[in-house]
Amino acid sequence: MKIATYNTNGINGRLPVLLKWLEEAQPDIVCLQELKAPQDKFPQNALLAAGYNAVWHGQKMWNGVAILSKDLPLQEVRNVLPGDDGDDHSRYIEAIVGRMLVCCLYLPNGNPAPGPKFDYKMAWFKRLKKHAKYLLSEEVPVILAGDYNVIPTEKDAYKPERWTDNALFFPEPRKAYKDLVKQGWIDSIRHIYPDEAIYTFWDYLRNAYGRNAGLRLDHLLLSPQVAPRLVAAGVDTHVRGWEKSSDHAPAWIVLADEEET
DNA sequence: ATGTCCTCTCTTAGAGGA
Repeated sequence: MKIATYNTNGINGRLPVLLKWLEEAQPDIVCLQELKAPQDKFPQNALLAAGYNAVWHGQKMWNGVAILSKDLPLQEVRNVLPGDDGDDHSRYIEAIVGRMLVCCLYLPNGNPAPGPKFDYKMAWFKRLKKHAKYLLSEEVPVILAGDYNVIPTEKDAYKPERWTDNALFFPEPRKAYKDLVKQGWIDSIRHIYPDEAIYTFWDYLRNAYGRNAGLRLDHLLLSPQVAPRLVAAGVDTHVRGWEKSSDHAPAWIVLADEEET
């Protein structure tokens, strides 16, 4: 089973790219972020025609998250990260897909930092850690995938020294990410590739993709109940080179079937 | 500072966000 996460940077503007990639990659489950579309402008019919059911939480202009499933039944559990009734950003959706709980998240960017946006980022991270801990306590197969807007380590940026004044690389979110993983999650891509420079994002500016001046921002974390099934991981880097591409590329994992473990 | 690209609107240019 292949599970992917992809920040679309506008699902309607990227629809041809998204459909082309779905056709090529054939993922079974997909977490999408930055839909940049209100709830009623989600391209449900185009995705159904491509063979995908979906649950989504849209928002006018910003944010927006969705979970797609090709064959497995999809049941939405919640579309808000618990812990702040006043938070009206569409940044989280969670669904039971087959026998797995799939959580799709779009963590706040946090720039400029320091400032109120950075404070919001860290408050959101705190809520995420609390909810993630609860999910682990359920002792079920959980995948926590999305755009974390965090460069976890120096290895995850082409020139880390250039990111020290950026909220993606501030010590606080890096520590929060580390603490989150330490709860008991497996960072799939780092687990498969402990030392390689692997990127999921390349800025539109300054020919970043052409220079492979990238960042690893999109992560797929696995609970202990599913981690042993991890057999492969990767990034569909070439998709970033397509015309009208998002500034992110799809990141994915492959899980062995349950009976094979 | 700049570069680019998305989506929105008191729209065809500028603002805000990433």
